[in-house]
Amino acid sequence: MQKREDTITLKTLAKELNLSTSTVSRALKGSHEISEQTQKKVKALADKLGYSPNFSASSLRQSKSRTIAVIIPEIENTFFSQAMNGIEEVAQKKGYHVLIYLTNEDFLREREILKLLRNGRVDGVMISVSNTTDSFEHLQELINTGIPLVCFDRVAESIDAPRVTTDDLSAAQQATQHLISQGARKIAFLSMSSGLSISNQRKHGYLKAIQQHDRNTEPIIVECGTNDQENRKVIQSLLKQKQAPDAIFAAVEKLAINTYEVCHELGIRIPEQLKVISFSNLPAVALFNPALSTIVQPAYQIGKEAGTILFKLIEKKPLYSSERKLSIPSKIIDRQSTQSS
Amino acid sequence: MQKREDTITLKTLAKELNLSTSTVSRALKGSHEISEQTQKKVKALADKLGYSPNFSASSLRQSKSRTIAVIIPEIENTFFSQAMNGIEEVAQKKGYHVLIYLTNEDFLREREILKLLRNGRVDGVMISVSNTTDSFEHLQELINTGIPLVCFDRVAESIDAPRVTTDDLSAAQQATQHLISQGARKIAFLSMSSGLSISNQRKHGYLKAIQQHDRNTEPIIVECGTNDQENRKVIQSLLKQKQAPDAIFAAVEKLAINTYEVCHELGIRIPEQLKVISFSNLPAVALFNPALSTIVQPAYQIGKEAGTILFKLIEKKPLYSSERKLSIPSKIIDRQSTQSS
DNA sequence: CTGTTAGCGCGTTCAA
DNA sequence: TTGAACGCGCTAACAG
Repeated sequence: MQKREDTITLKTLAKELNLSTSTVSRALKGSHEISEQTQKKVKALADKLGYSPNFSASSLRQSKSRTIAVIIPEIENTFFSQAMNGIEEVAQKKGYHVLIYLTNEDFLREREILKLLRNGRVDGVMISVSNTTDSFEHLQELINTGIPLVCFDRVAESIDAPRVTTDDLSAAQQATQHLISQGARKIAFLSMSSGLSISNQRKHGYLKAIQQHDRNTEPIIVECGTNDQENRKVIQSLLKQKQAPDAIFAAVEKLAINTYEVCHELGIRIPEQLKVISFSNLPAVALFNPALSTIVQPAYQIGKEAGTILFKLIEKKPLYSSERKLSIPSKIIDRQSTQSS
Repeated sequence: MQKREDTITLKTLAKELNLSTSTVSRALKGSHEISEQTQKKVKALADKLGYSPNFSASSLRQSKSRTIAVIIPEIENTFFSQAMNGIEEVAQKKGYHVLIYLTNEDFLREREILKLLRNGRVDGVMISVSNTTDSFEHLQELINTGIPLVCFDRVAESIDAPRVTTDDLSAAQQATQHLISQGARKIAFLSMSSGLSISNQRKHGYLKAIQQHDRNTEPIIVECGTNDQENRKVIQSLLKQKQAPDAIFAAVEKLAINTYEVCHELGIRIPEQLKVISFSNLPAVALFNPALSTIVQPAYQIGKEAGTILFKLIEKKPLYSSERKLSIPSKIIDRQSTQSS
């Protein structure tokens, strides 16, 4: 296996074959205006030398990078890794490359990334905004430069970009109804406070179900944060009080886990003393003690659909009107943690 | 907010300011040969118009893309998403962009990706090979083109590239010893069969511990595959036999989950009838029924270290000899599933 | 069917 | 301190 640091360009091939670079270029992409004989010769040599066209040069020339960017808050989260999987699959099929950016829920970082992407590095962008994002100008600026943008899951309401989400409101409503149907009467909603549309949707779904069932029931909304320690404290004092709730609906997986931890610590039995349900995409919840009932979001499909829509935009194909605001339903899976006694 | 489809280049700025493009270019990167006055003017306008240098053009010119590629088998796996997180963080600090590729354990896809990357699209590559990979020429070819490569976790033994792993052998040995110390005498090892070095390392660690304890003990090695259904069948027949093992050591998380499923189904009590330990990076195993003892790999650090080494290579800095084969220890966390009765 | 020419936008000579 | 000219490697328009 010989080493070679010298790069092989069209020129190399052309010189070797006594052809012009344009002929070689055309031959390689199977242009019909080149004789089969020449095509074969060229391709054979290219193959032999392991030629592959310089990326920067060809994308400079064609103002096309065959690359998209995906911006997400975190990757250590089953929802996002499943979505990423869907996106990557679509991109792979299209022959596109995928840049990944993690904001770690930092708005400034998010804005910086979007700025970096305005220079032709990518042909399109997909984003799920951070929970500290409270202004969407950076998204608008990107759109203004002519780069297609698709939002998914955590969308920007005020921006005119296609969005793919799940039915957070109705899923939350159904989850609450499920708790009620299992006998719960005092249901607390653990909310991950933020200005995100999905947070509000989920809270509204909860409220709607509560009021639908009994106009006089006082909803219990507990705002939590990102710190596990503090969340556990909050949940602890919630469960220790005299009139403690008989059910908890966690808006995000993290809070369900905190709830379990507190219950294990305090010796509260699930579901006898407390029923629990949560949004979560973690398959392993089926092995929890007890198995956790969940609202599962179609993360993989969301990623796939969002990707498909982005490529339509990139290829300037028309969008169905349904694709401008696409919602894919979540599924409720009831397990032990919400079983009636 | 006005729309503009026209891109802003050096030329735009130059024309506007009655300067040459070279002056503008130099001014923007704070060259000392440009007067402060001019610099200010130029930067102000660039900022105002939101100029950002065309990516393809500048990387063509400098033969530098400020981009790295990360190739992994899957992302829906805590180990890889944690590693990815570490990598992204290092890259972000360095001002680099990260391309992500998922092979889905497909060797052909892996080879194809590596071929795509030989054209100057990236300045460096990190890979954790697929479990169907049995030849490493595609890695060597990449190295031959002069692109730095770092392997992590699932490394290619025969390739001369820096590698970052964990101490699979000794961790597996310790895990087995732990089972023995908890009273287990008939320990089965569930292996994810493959030609991967880490698979062998783990198996060897298991064997070493078994033989160390008692030369006459017959090891029980059960080869499993990727299909959950079949794995469960295999485990079922293993546990149903007369002389069933009293402990299971799962080489990967998936197999521990299959084991739990089977035990729940057959009513086998963990840890009383069967102790279980597994390699796994899933934090939620602490909530399993019962809490699962695990060997936790330092995924995040592996990603971070591998990234750091790759950037040294890219920047042609010298490597410490320890960095050519770096091993970061795993930690055993013992929970209920391995408690002695 | 093939070659010549030109230019994508940038950064780096060399010259003034 | 600034400008003119060149070329990175590729592709597309225009000839022949």
